[in-house]
Amino acid sequence: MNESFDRWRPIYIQIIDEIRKKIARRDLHPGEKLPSQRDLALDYGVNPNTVQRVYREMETMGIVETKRGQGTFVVEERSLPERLQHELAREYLEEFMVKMRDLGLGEEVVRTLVESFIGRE
Amino acid sequence: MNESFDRWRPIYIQIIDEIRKKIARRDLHPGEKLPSQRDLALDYGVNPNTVQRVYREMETMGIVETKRGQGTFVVEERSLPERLQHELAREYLEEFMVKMRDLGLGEEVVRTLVESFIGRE
Amino acid sequence: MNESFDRWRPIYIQIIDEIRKKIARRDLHPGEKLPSQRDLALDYGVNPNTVQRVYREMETMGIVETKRGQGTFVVEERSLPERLQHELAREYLEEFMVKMRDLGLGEEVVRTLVESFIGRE
Amino acid sequence: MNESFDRWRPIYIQIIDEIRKKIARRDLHPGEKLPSQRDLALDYGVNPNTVQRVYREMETMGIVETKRGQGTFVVEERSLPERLQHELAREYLEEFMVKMRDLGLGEEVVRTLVESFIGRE
DNA sequence: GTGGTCTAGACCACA
DNA sequence: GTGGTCTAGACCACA
Repeated sequence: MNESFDRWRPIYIQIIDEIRKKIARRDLHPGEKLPSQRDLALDYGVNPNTVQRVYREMETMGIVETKRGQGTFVVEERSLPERLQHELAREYLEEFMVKMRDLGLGEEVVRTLVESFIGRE
Repeated sequence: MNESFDRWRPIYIQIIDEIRKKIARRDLHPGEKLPSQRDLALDYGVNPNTVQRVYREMETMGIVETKRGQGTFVVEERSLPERLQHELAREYLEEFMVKMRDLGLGEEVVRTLVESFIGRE
Repeated sequence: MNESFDRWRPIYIQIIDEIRKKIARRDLHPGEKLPSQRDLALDYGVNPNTVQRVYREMETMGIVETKRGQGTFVVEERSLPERLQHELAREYLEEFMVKMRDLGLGEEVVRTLVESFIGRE
Repeated sequence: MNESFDRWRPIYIQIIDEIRKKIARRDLHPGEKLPSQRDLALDYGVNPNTVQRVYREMETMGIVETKRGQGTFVVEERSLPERLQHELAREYLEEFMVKMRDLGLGEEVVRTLVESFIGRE
């Protein structure tokens, strides 16, 4: 689980995205307990305060809930994995489109490229 | 020009990509002189050896050529910008498709998403 | 400005309430700049991190906005003071009613007491 | 029974209020024996001297009486619970009205808020 | 054991 | 100068 992190994106954001991805991929389920703050901090080699920030932000995002003295859990919401899958897909798509535009490529070109990529396989 | 770099991708690769992008975007033209190794090292806040490696690799890739005593130049090749534009687009597209697949999304879904994204604007 | 704080309510919550009160009382206006994190920390005799948490939470609450490198400002929203005045009044009322209920006093008694209090003056 | 206390109100006052509340709520009755000074000190995690002061002040207030060698007792006065209930209610009401006034809210507004709160339930 | 709060302080990015 | 991130670590509350 121990990866290196980018420099330019805050570590806590990157950890949040890791967890969002796990839920979207159904590797982590609604209602499931997340590691304690201390454990996750050890896993990722970061300070427990950083993990606390991760969990707190995710609470605000409605992804996890914290039960005092018991731990932090993925919220009990059946549609959460699908929701996150959509959100992340959207984000990746947006990033991709921005990069293509930065390269000076218009939407028609992008569409064609995507079509040819899919058709090829 | 001073950006932060990832940790996991070698810095010299990242600098190469920056330069490839500049050419693809027509911010840098075939035949144009690149900054001296020393200057570019200062720009990016890296070791001059790193820049030397950047220029050497790009020479191998047929993107630049070094003229002893004069400096490093983008090769005189009219089609270079378009070529790099295509290569980079291809790379971005692969990255994107990998991420979507990792999310468990098939090609049909991706096609639909791209269509709706383009249609929307 | 330096007061002592309760023990049982987190300091950051108490500072937030102080600021909310100032806005509700029109001592602080929409668009006005708040002290820097460091300054407010000195004013209240707390750690700058605590003030940062205050400002971050208030950002989530839609009360302030932070402009990087410039500082933290009360949001530009004409109706904010009135909104906060209502929210705080609601909170005080709720607290009061809970205390009265805890004392075993029903709503009719409370109504009578309030009436007599107001009538008296 | 172990609660945290404010900082700005003397602890002995807070303990007195706790006991007054218990009598007002009929959790403690006229004639009933209070815990020994030592026991109450342990309950609240305070110094026995503090409890002694609590009992002494409450004696002055006519709420308890100390019988040498036997301990401290709530006074034998049928109307005491009702009396304390009224006194405390009065105190809470004043506090509440002060807070509302501080918020810039007049008595008419307070009346309306109270009415709507009661009506709602 | 688990999260919550808070301090102290380093270092960085934006302007 | 101002906020943003992160670490290290103390101490507390809830269960």
